[in-house]
Amino acid sequence: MFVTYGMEAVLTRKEQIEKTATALFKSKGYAATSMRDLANALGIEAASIYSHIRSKEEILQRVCFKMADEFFDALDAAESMESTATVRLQRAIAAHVQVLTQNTEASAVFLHEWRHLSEPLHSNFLALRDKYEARFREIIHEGIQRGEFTVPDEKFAVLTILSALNWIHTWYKPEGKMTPTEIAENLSEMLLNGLRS
Amino acid sequence: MFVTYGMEAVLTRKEQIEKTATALFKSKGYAATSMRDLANALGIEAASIYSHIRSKEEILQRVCFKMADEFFDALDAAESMESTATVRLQRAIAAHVQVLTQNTEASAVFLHEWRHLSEPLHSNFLALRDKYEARFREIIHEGIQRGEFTVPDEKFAVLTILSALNWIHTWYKPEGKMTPTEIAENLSEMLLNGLRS
DNA sequence: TAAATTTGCTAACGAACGTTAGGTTGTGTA
DNA sequence: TACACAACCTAACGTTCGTTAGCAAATTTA
Repeated sequence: MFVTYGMEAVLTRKEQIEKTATALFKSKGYAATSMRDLANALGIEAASIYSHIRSKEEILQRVCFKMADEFFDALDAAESMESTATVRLQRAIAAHVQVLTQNTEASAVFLHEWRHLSEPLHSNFLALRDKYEARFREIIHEGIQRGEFTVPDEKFAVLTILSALNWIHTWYKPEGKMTPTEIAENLSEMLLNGLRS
Repeated sequence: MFVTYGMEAVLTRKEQIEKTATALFKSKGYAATSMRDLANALGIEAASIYSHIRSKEEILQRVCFKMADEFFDALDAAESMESTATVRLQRAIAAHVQVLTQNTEASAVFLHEWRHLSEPLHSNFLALRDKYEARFREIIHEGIQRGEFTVPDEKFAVLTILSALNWIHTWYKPEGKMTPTEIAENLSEMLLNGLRS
């Protein structure tokens, strides 16, 4: 089932379908992407896809929750070392940017297409997102208590930080002039110290 | 056709349709909102809508370009007075936030649903967006030259600022504890001076 | 070599889609 | 009073949608 040619991992057919679907979901949106569009991109008939997946929504579900896992894993790693709130926030930002830039297409789906999930997946997803935001809120909270940050509202600050980060997937390209690490550094700099000289 | 009861302006049927459609487009997305959904929300039959509009896309087009006008008008007013780059940026941010908060539903459509426009509307819209971003870029550029700002990349800074602003529509509610003016002030503070104490 | 699995096909289903045609009703205007 | 028009209706169109049934070929596993 799994074969490896040299360094290149070969995807299962199901993974190929998910990858192709993810690209379409990013560029056209989930609702505007038909199973026939997906089949066409894969070079097969729409009905053939159902040899590998149960439904269209299963693809969306897998992409959304797989990315949620990735974001949590990255944040776990970033928070594994004790440090000041400033450094922890910098690490959390860097981790978030890494996940975003390493898979811009799945990130776009994760950020925008989750609302097409039906219940109870929809609620489960939102609960995960809340938990993720709460982790950032905790860092900000600690930073305020330690006197590192001055912020009018914790929740407001977190939403502003995350929304500044979550635009990256629309313009980031691996061949661009900024590396993911540089993007993270610049964002940390802007968010922590502002534009002012 | 137009009647006014006291202080309350009565909308034409076409405006009612657009308003209802905008709300649905925000909550479900353009592609996932059917004409029958819209008709149902209006309490009429789907076919009846075509007495007032030419097509589903006409609604999207009108909302997108009307909001583009609003953003440009607000920015024009914000930039009408000469001042330092810092003050001009603060005013531009405040103007943008005002438009966003005064019509969160149309803003959401403007920000997310434009990609369902067909050509040549799609290209026209993107050209307008570029022009809008360029206005912000010019402020940042001037701020750097005057020594007011220190920024690694102008375009990067503008995208980060706008993406931080453009999340507001997802959580802003008129009855919330922050007024649009306070939101704008807090955002200016965060973006210009950062989180750091 | 036989069996099981993977991968794909054609044909078709019922439902939902945007939209059109043609008609009815009520309301304000000439 | 006659007329225009706005607002909405029913019925239906052609198309596209996600999905299922049933089958065939190729490939992998036992």
